Amino acid sequence: MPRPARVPEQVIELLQRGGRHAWTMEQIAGGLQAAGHQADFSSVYRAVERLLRAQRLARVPLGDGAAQYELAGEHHDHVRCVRCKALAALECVLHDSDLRAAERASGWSILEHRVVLDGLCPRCRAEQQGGTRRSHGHPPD
Amino acid sequence: MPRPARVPEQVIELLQRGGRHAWTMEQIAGGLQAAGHQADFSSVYRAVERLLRAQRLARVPLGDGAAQYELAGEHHDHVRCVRCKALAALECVLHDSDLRAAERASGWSILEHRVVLDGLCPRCRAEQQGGTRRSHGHPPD
DNA sequence: CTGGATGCAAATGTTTTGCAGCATG
DNA sequence: CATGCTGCAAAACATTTGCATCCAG
Repeated sequence: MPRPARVPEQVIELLQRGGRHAWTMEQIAGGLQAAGHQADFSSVYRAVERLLRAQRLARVPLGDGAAQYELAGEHHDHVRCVRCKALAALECVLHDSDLRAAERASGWSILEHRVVLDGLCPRCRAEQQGGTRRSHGHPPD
Repeated sequence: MPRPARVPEQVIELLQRGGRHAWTMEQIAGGLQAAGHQADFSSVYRAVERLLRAQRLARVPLGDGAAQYELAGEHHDHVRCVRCKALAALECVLHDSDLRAAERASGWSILEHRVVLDGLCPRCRAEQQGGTRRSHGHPPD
């Protein structure tokens, strides 16, 4: 039999240890290095690929820049700050009844959904309204 | 004064002429060539960038592979076939009341939203159920 | 002339692939 | 010792940038 896969488990451990909701490949690779492991980029990519297929990770549907990943668990939607790019999880905002209505209207079968709300995090909202006009806002994440 | 921008207008014309709901950069550049214009890739990128800022185009939030763009207009959501990757527009499935509830629950201000439903287009559903187990489905788009 | 738009090329960034070596069952 | 994970390198793909040039005002 083959040798057991180290990297995927290290990735899961890293993400469970937390500190971040969504991770880029670069952040995962860096985190592994920092944890004393030293996985190659391609190994991390392959590990993430396997974990996605196994439904242990999910891709965060931001759709710009590098892809980001999170632990798969309870389904949730996301909200992202348009100013500082912070990301937060959110209870699902879609109702089954609306999805069923969309199925009837479109003729498609709907299996999953991905929702990203764009808005302002509390801090950016305060900074923007509050009159701090000099700054471009706090640093991201 | 500067010379007037040709490429952005050519892009808008191309997308209005239709034939496709969402366009990759490559498809846009190819479409311009086919139309007798011959815009460079970088010019197309810069044109799309400007059109995005001017809200004349919108990025389709698929988040995998090359980015895709569409004419900005009435807001709509998208549904995508997980089997053949076809994409269709859909009337918005989110209610203001749910967004306001999310604002109250999260403390964020919500400005926009992006929704992609994943499912099966009518044709793929028929092929999958119908028993045609040999094929991997019809070609995409 | 001037300033933004364009074309060309090259840099940058992200993801995927080929292949040899290695560690386990 | 066969299998599939790993590391290294390079390819493939996507996006952005620098710079010389062009052109309508």
